Amino acid sequence: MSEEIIEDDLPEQLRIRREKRSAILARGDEAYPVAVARTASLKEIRARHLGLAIDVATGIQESLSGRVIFKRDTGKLCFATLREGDGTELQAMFSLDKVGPDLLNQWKSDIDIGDLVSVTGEIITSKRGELSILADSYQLAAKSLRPLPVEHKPLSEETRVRMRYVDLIVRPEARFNARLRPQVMQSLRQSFSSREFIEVETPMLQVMHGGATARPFKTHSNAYDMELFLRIAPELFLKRCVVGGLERVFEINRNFRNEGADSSHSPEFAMIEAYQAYGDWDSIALLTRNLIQEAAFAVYGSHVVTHHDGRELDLGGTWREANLFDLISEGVGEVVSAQTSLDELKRIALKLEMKIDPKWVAGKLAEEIFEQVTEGQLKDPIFVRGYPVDTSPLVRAHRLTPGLVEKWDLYIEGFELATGYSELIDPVIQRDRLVEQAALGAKGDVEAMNLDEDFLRAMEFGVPPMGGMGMGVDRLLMALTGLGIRETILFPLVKPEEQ
RNA sequence: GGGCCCCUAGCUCAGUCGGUAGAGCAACGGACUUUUAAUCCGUGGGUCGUCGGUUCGAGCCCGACGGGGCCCA
Repeated sequence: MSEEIIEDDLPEQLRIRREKRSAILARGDEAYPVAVARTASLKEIRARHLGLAIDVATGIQESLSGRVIFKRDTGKLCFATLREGDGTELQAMFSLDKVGPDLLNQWKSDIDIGDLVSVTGEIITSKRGELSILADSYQLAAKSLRPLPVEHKPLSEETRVRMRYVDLIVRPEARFNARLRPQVMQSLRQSFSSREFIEVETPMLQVMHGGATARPFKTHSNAYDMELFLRIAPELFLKRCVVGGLERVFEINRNFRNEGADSSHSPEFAMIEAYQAYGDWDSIALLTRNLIQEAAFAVYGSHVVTHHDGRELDLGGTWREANLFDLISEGVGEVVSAQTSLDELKRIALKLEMKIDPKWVAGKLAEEIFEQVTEGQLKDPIFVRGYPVDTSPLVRAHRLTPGLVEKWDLYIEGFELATGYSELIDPVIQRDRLVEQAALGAKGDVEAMNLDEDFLRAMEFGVPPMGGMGMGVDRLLMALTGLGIRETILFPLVKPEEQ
């Protein structure tokens, strides 16, 4: 019988809990029952008895369940704190005259911190005024075989990420963050829906990746015996939707990029993309601001968001707009434009002691200079507008300024949160741009885009003028909370532990 | 890719000069009918990330590897 075998090389505390489980089963009780009595949640009980005076017996019987997170055993009156999933806590009391000596002793010896229990009894307040359930009986709902970490010392970063389930039990902020994300998602969908955008789901497994410049993850289909890619962006499929008459579409889903991971990059990340027929970069910028402001309001009830360290960030009102090349010129102290030559830009970059990749074209170098001198200083929300054409193959030319495209990047707290375009809709120009990209790919640029013939065929049927945007959901949560990306994702990728 | 730091009990961490392992909480035994990280008395718990080297002797020094973090690019 496997139940009788208790590995004696286990750490002491794990071994003792397994022995307790065996003892419970051996005397015919259940350690993992199929159901336990539960008449209300702890939250409901707290709400119903708000403001109850000290030392009151209500006469109301309830059965309540929760995880034991503190245990204070005394001789004839024991206290325990129960916690349920959202963090609501309630005290349970076990007195000798109510439960009798056998059950009291059993409570003391069987139940450990971390166990899930159901307690049946009367709702009272203690002599200190603590709302409590005074037990007549209790039942184990699930025996915990592992001790919880200390409540009052912060878990190490690594343990939080590797054992998020424990993190959620012990750390209020983890619970807050876990619930923040669905609130934001709901708000985003509500914002789109109220503007008559419809949500679509486009392929994540793709025959050909596209829509962004990034290295993809590759996989293999046995059924088709062909190489497939995890998508790096949904853009080209959403544009196909617009061709077909889904004039306002959005998708919120995962993208995958086979690149470095750090405090603001995860190999898989949630992304919003939206396309609005008969809109442009201005209409889509307004949409983006509304999405973010409405999400902030949904979470905090205000456009001023409070970060986890107490700092406040005001996302209200309209946001600053500035031209990319004006910001660069300001930053380097001389006039830089889309016409500035690659050699000139190199001279500036060298003055800034930047390392220059010889593969960079002028536009790319200009953007790198911007990142070097300006990006980190853009604390308040700002739309940076007008990007070089040679780094933006899916964007239409700027209607006024040659060499630029109608693309903006939204910066908040110094990092890029979203990007938006007046989309390129001329299929002939689009083909030229993708042919250029394919040539870069042939020369070994692993991030270059492919020549997607089906996408071009779709465009050739006629795409309405449109604006489009993309925004990282994880980054939106970072902007709303000030947290690192691994705190906004419940289960970020971590390398396996050694056995 | 380069540099720096960390890995010790279930958890969070100390560990001096290289001399054979410590604390708090948690656990175990006992006392306690109003506790709030209960308190008091007592006890146990360690492959010091892994492998190798130096040494009479390594948690500590050296090297490699694994895992994690920070900074730079």
